Amino acid sequence: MKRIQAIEAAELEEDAKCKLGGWLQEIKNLGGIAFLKIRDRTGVFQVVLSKEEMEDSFDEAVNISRESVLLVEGKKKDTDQTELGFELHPISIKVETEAEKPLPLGVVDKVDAEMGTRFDNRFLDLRKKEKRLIFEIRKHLLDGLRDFFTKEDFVEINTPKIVAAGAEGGATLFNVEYYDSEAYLAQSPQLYKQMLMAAGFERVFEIAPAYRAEDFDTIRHTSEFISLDFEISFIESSNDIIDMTSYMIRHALSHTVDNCEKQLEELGVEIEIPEYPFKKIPYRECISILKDKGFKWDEEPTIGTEEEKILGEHVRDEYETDFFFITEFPTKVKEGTFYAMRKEYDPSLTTYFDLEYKGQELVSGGQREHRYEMLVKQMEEVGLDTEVFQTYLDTFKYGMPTHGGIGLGLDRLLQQMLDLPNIREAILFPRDTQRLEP
RNA sequence: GCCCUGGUAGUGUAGUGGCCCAUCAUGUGGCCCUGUCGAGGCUGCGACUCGGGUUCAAAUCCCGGCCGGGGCGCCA
Repeated sequence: MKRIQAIEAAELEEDAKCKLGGWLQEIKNLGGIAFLKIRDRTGVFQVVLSKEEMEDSFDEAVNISRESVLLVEGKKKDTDQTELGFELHPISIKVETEAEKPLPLGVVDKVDAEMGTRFDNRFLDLRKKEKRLIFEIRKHLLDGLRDFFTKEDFVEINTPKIVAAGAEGGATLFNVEYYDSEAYLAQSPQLYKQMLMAAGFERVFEIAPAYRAEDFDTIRHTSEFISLDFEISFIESSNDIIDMTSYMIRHALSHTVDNCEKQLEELGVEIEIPEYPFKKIPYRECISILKDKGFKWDEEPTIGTEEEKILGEHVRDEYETDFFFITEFPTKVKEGTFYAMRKEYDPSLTTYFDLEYKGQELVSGGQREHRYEMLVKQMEEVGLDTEVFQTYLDTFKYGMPTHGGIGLGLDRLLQQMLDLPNIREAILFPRDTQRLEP
């Protein structure tokens, strides 16, 4: 007999024979009668054991360790006493694999485990429904994004993750031994996206890992994260990028909400679909808002973590949205971003922007400098060795259209959507400064 | 990298110099219980992160290592 899922069994007729399989979540043993609670991906079903009818096999069954994998063949009986509306009267119970005791982490224990313990035993942690739901939602979020790019006629690309040079100097790169030479893990597909603009692809996007060897230890950083990038050509200004980003967010969130009604309800999360156009506040205006709120700086005013949070609250209060763009980043603030296009009427400002979501940076992007001489000049300004980037620079010599794009932290988007307390909750097997396993 | 904070049974905790051969919960073993679903009752089991030091005496104080958690810088 073929094993079916609990939710499928619920559809069968009364007295139908079926075979279910799953993890033994718990046993309620009342002496003469016992209940096995068995969990599969679709739910938890109950098997009823009667001592009178089963004799020796009763004792055997109630002694199986929790989290063992069982296959149960039995008769379906309808009842209003279980969540799925049925229970199983067993004909045979097969222990596929017995779980060792004690469990390093209880799946349904009444005490919570710490994050470290949970991530050391992530496979057990992920047996919990509320943890698994996050990744079901993540799947639909990705679908929503891909769906958007398909509708907008983008080409999905895959750029190398083993690279010879980084996008923004060498400080945050992981070293890799590459045959006889030294290489790095890509921190961003930035330069490759631009090369494809030179190649005439016009619209590209990539969803792929990015690596940052930063010594950060925060709830919103990991050493390996999934970066969503897009790049488009023949733009008139960074507003074209801002618009595309706004449509993308709206589409992806709507798609997720439409397809994850059940999951979101179970997690108790409501997701805002922001109205177009999103609120835009120039960097300088952000600073004056902050000044009004009593912020003071010793030197040049900058927007740090605290400032971001306050701005997020301000926009929430004033405009009833969790999304807003910070536009016109000063050239000085974007110093390392040598490829950022500057404002023609005021070179102290760039066309770069961030999208903030619930007081946290989610997207960075803008229009790129597409003119070879300007690009070289801007690189030299920040002391970059143009020779190292010659391969990249060459792509600007033979016809490069105006272009721009963004990078979005996918894990961070999911974290903020679901109000997860730590970005690691949005990643199956997170990598940080301490964690390389599992 | 800097700052704060922590490490006690499988899990989560109480304990800040002697009252501790260490508290409670959860788990786990045994016994009782025929409708449980945070089941219940009785009973047993199980731990002070590592190294060095101070002291008559250290889970507790000091130094160092290792490992968590958080904040900042930075960033997606």
